Amino acid sequence: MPKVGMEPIRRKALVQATIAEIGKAGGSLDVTVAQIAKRAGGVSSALAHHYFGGKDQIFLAAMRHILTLYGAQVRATLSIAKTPRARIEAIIHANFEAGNFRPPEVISAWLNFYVLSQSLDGGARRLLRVYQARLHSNLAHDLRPLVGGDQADDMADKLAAMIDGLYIRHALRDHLPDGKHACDQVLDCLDMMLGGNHDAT
Amino acid sequence: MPKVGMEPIRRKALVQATIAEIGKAGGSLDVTVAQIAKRAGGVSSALAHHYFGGKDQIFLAAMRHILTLYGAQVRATLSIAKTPRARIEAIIHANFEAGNFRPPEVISAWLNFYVLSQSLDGGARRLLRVYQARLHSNLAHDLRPLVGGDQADDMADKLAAMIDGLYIRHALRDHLPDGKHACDQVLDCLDMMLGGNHDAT
Amino acid sequence: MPKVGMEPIRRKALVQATIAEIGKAGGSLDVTVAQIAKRAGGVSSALAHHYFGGKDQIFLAAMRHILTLYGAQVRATLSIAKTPRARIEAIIHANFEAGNFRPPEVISAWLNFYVLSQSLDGGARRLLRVYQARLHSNLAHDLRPLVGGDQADDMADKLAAMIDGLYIRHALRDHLPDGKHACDQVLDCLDMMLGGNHDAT
Amino acid sequence: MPKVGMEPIRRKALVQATIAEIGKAGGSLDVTVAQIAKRAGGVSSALAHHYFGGKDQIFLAAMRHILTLYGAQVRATLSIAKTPRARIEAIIHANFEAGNFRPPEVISAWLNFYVLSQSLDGGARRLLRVYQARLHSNLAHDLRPLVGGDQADDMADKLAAMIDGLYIRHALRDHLPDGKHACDQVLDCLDMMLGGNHDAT
DNA sequence: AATGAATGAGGATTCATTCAT
DNA sequence: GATGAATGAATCCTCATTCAT
Repeated sequence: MPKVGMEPIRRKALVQATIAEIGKAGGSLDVTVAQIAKRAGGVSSALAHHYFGGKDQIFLAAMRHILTLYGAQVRATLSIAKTPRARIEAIIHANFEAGNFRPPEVISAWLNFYVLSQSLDGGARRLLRVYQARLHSNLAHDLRPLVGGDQADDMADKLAAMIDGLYIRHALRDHLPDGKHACDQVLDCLDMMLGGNHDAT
Repeated sequence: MPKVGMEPIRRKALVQATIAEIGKAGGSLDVTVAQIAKRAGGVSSALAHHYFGGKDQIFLAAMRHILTLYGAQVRATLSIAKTPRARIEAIIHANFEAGNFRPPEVISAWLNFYVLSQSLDGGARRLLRVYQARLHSNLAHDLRPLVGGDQADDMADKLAAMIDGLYIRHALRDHLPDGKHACDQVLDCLDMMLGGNHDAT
Repeated sequence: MPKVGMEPIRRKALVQATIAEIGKAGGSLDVTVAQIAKRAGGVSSALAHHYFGGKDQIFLAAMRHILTLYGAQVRATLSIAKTPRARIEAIIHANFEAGNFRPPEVISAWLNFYVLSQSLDGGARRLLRVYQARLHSNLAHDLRPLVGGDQADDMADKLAAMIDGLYIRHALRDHLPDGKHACDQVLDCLDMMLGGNHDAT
Repeated sequence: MPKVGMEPIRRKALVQATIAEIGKAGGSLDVTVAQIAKRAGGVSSALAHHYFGGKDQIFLAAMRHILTLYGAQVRATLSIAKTPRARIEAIIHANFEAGNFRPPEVISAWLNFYVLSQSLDGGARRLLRVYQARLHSNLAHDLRPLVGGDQADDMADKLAAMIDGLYIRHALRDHLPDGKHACDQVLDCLDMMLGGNHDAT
């Protein structure tokens, strides 16, 4: 059994274990490094510290991981869409129906990172900003051809807010979140906005 | 010299101290009972336990308090409004501009309760549901005369989601949240919904 | 059994336990808070933290305590001496024969504080300086009438150095330190200095 | 590509790194093997263990190294001096002005070894004794022709103590130690002793 | 009514040390 | 010859919580 090149493997396992463990804890960040380490192949908690430097960094890495998945999901969906309208729909879909972004653990973890970003110093907050900015700019970019630059920003704000709002409400529910329905709600709104805007359309 | 009838006073002080301390902690629930007790007039942490039974209960009480304020705020605003439309606007306003519901501490605290409701056992979650249900039913009730029962529910969902989404985004910002702007965004949406609806009607 | 007013008692016990435990550890500061707490009446280590705030503070307090004893010892001896010469002798005696300042534990602890003052931030170092300054100024003050201000400082330096040197060498020995002998050595030197000086005068 | 004959090189590097690292740590022995290894050319901490067997041994080796340097210094200076008096001066000089024995790191390290010799088992203590004995016998040897065997021992004691005392005081100062001044102080004392003794001289 | 005293349990973190390669 | 991987044990420290007064 080879004993070299374990680092990336361990890192990955630890990040995944972090997310899983948070999910198992009902979404709370009240998770010990020991728990995480145990789930990550039963390694020692010292190893987790060795690789990440501290609990905060572990959380940060997990957050970054989720955001990476999210980004990939969005990009993948976008690559298929051709028209601006299709692209907007794709973005919305990515938020609610994305494969890897969907599992309950991920939702819980995400939600907590979202809030805890306030206490986790610096890094976490910055990460959140990136997410928010990306969502907004993605939406605005494809709204512009449809409604013009004037309204694109504003509409993007609204849609983004609604997405976050729905996402969070989902996380708080007991029953499995219904991504499809959430999606439809946002799309409804989008239609309304476009409809109201383009009287002629 | 211990006075009689101190209990309600202490309780109030402790609840308020809890909210304040959470705010001071940047919105995090990482607040010790000792800190809370100290801020609540410098009482002993033992007293806090004596009155509430435990830290969770203290948090719960604080949450309940915020929700009570919120409810009062909504009711007050509603009592003035006369038309359904005015009532809907009042509800939206209550969420973003309400006097006691607004201070940053409260926002932070609220946001955390919102998320942490998952870990705080039972009670907290139930409380959140009440809030969500109330917001929804308030909106739906006054939307019904405008758009009919079919759509009222759905629109209430959307508006509520947007409110939550905006609220949370506010809490994550550095600069002081701009309640007015948030309000306008929701109202915009409302108009759009009503406009789009009326056309069709 | 009264349960109030324990703080000063516990503090004292903890400080003494610290010194004792360091002595038991062969003079090393490799002593855990738990060990200290156990020896201090078997209290919990948490209590030690509660009262002192941290391990460093505990050490600092112990150091301060030793220095206080030392100061008291010097003062007591000085109060009896009448002539400058007698006072100088008293100071020297205080360093080597002082009752409370003598026990091996104290020597060990002192020696370690002496050295560790470099790492213990700020406070410890300051404390050491106070000790050194006091020893020097005590000596210089009483040398002045005998040899004049010009030489008093210089002689005080030398005597102080010799005292420290002897003290440290004592601490490193296995057999019980011979305070009397050390004393005599310094006094010898003093005589030499005074003798040599007088000749020249 | 691992080279042969690296062992002595690595050992030297590790010993030097130990001394340097202790100096950097403000003289404290709170230095990790990892730090030492990194400074010693970035080798792995495992290598340090491989060569020395343990942290204590590393420290011991560093101590031994310093003592070796010290011994060489003394011998070198002694080889030039011709008269007993010159030889005594040479010994004193070697303690305060010796090239390799002087750098602040070495002073710090030395002082710590000096004290910590108590906890480092056996070996360290023995090493210290060797140093003390050597200093004493060196001095005594050359004092004998000057003052006779009776007093030589006693005077050597005093001078050695003063040397140690000054040395330690130097190590505790912030500003760079003034070796010249220390030297002069001891020489002053020596003169006094010789003068007082040899009235006829 | 209120508190000081005290604790136990647990968690993050650090490190020397070992081992297979 | 040298190292990355991994760990176990220890230590500091924090806190909610309890209890006698």
